[in-house]
Amino acid sequence: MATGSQLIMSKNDKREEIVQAALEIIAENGFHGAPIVMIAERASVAVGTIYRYFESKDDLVVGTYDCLERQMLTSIMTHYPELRSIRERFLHAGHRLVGYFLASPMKFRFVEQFHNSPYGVARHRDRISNKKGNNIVIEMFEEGRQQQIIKDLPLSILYALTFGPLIEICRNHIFQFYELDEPIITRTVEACWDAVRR
Amino acid sequence: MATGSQLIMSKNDKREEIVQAALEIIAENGFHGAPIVMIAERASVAVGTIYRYFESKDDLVVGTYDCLERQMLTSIMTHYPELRSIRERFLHAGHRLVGYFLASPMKFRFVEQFHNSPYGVARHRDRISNKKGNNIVIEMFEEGRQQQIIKDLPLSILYALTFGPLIEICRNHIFQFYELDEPIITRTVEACWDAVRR
Amino acid sequence: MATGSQLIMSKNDKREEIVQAALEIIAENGFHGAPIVMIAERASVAVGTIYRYFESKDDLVVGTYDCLERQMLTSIMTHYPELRSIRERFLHAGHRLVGYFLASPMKFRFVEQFHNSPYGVARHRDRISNKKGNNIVIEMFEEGRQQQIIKDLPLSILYALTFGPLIEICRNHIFQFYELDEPIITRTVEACWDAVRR
Amino acid sequence: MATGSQLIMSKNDKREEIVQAALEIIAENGFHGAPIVMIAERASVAVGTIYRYFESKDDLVVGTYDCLERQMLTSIMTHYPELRSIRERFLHAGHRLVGYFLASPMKFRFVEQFHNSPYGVARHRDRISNKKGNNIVIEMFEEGRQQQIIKDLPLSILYALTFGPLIEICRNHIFQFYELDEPIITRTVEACWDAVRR
DNA sequence: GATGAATGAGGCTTCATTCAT
DNA sequence: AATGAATGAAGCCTCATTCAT
Repeated sequence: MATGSQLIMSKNDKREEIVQAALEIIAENGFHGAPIVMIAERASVAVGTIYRYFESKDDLVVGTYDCLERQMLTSIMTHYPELRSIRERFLHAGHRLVGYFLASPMKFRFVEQFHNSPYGVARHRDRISNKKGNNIVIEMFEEGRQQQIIKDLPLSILYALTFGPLIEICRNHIFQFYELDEPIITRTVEACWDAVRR
Repeated sequence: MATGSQLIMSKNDKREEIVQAALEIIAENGFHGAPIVMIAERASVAVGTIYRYFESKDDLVVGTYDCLERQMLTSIMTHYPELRSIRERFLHAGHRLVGYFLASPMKFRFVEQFHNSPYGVARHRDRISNKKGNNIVIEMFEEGRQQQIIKDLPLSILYALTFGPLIEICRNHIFQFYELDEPIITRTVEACWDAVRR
Repeated sequence: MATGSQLIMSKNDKREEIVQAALEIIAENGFHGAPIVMIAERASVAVGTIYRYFESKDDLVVGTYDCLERQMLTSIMTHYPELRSIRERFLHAGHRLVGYFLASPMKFRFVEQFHNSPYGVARHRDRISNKKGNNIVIEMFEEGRQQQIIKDLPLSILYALTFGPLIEICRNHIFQFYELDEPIITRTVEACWDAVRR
Repeated sequence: MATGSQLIMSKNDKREEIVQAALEIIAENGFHGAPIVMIAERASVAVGTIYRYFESKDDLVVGTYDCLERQMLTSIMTHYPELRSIRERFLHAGHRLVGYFLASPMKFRFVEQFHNSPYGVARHRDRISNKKGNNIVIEMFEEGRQQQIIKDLPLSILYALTFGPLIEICRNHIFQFYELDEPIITRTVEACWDAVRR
């Protein structure tokens, strides 16, 4: 049972290697262009090994996404100014999200692909019906609405007004349609704030 | 050249039938779930026939997108209040876009899939480098910036602030995550205006 | 529609070629040793072609068996002495069956494999519950029982007493455990008659 | 050599556990559906362990069959009425065989699968050329022929007339095509006797 | 001796594309 | 010009076997 931390590390290492490989290849080539064999090669494991860690290719894709989602949430929560004003919290979250994606374009591309696939749609629908939301952001919006600082619009719309543009500018930057810099990011997040605030 | 309008019509008819079939099936099942044979069946033509109108499956996909893009632009331009205020023109365009997609969810789903594929990215990049933009919307933004009505942000950002949320709410509606109605749409477009206006 | 008999023949030819190849290879190597690729090669068609005629490998196997079963029945019915005594009819059927299998050992081996596989078991059970039996033999047994010429045993047991040994001697001959000749076959069928007759 | 009986027992125990697991799983699912890993799990040993007791999967299968064959013979010989008439000895053997299989359908299914596989055929041929037959039954037949009680047919045919139907009715019972009871079994074995006796 | 993670050849199936009719 | 049967490369997954621990 107690196999020593080394073995455990080695196990996790292999799993992570696979996830990383899947992330990279799917980000670059889409689900189309990401055969299991290619993922295995990139991860330096045999094809069969992937199936020790994931039941199927679908399972691998979902597993990879899960991993990213956790990271994203962690990133947004880091240094989150819980005690400051709604506006400051909003700007922090927006900024962080953009920062997270710009720092790792591959993750962005993967997430985008995922959201636009049967996987993503099924998952989102599941989330909504089970009321599993990512808490702090929701809290912020609801608090803001109560204090009449934020427009009285459905949560879903507020999300769209906030994340729609931010995702969009990340995409433009990452695909090199337009190059972002700090001031522009700040001004864009502020513009999003203008959209949601009263 | 003119071999009689009937033949020409028949040709176009067949082509359109194919495009329509591709649109439907790709929208419903994604690129994955849209084999050429299935498209051919839906279009009531033989597989080989598709290859008389399109060089390859990729070509068919791009051709289908071209067709939609033209329609979208037409829709936005219909009853465009060219002589009214920037704000009114903005609201019109936003409203129209949402209306267009809600009226034909399949087209929305196709367009989304397309944008998130190698096709879409390549195409977008090509557009930008060739400065082929869709005119009236650009004009509106530029005029607004000059008149200091719209924020002095790059065009690309203004686009993101406008279309990002609108696309997002369409998606939510179409995948039945959240049901839109006229007042909500209006208020959302206005919120987008708040984001871009000074 | 009327494509001419030649095209139709050609279609059937290809299907039959595939069935023949499946028969041969499965007979020789068992279901294990009969990959689709090998069957395709033997039939001189591409792998994909097989899937135009059969939905899956299972379907091919069942289809091949169906084909053989029809042949077997035809063989038994040829020159069947419908108006002669029960005994003569019994001896005819037994003889014919053995003759059929000895003439084409491969068919025997295929049939044996089939009966001893999930396919065969499922099929047999289905037959029984749907009361689809191969008529003339059943008729003969029932007539014999009524006339008190044949033992009053369930049909299923009479079948076993008749076909059990015959199949067994075919197997022995075909696998070259023991070489049959006409007199021995005759005497064995007669011995089977001794088993079922009163 | 004698490292203590405990270790030896433990060794044999493990081997038997593996054989038992192989028997069960192959009987239930066929050779197809019996991966080594599954057998290992059922036997509560590691995959690698199996390879300490058997050179290969094939070897395991053959080993399992050997084990069963010994059991079968033992079963037939139990209470064998060596001093009674040929007929009584025949009926005893037949009855016993059916009893053995009905008592453990899994063993029957395994044996059937085995006989219908390359393993079984090779083995049978080997047996015959080496004249390794299962003694008492042979003895009985030969004695019967000499005393002109049993038909003067080759041993191989007598075997077929006896075991062919019995195996067949076991199969029907086990696959639930037809339910046997004691009287029917008795009458069937007697019918087999009618087939072989003069 | 025992373990079970890792391997990778090989199986089944799909589907874009071609070409004889 | 239209048809659709044929092709075969390529995808996903399984599983007998090995070997470091």
